[in-house]
Amino acid sequence: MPYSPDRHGPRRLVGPGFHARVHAAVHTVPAGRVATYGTIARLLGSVGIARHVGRALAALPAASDVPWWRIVAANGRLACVDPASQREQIRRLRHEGLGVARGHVVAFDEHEHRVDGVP
DNA sequence: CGGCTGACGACCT
DNA sequence: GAGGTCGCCAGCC
Repeated sequence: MPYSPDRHGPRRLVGPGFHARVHAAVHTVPAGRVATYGTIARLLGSVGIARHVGRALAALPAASDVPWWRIVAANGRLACVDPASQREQIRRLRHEGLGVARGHVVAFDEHEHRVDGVP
């Protein structure tokens, strides 16, 4: 389903086209699971844009309903650079039943949200 | 309009 | 395991 500002959040969030696609893709990650930047990037066409996924999430307003905390690096590490955001991410992940230890999601491979149909 | 910037990923010492 | 390098490409000066 394409991104819908009415369903997914304030219009303010949907400025740049690419960011909107990132936000929409992040919305497809179910609660209690985590996806990697590379997975989101592949959903949008190329793993090469993984860095842009991070930038799009970094530019996300705090009031956003985008579940940015479910996005981690390819090895399960929490890639947040902002300490406050990372603490928030850990808190939210634990709230969804996920374990976080030493900056990594516990049993990451068992909780990773993989996407079918992507080589 | 050209160059720089990365909440990354894969690969190599 | 811990570092470093290179590629990726939409935004933003």
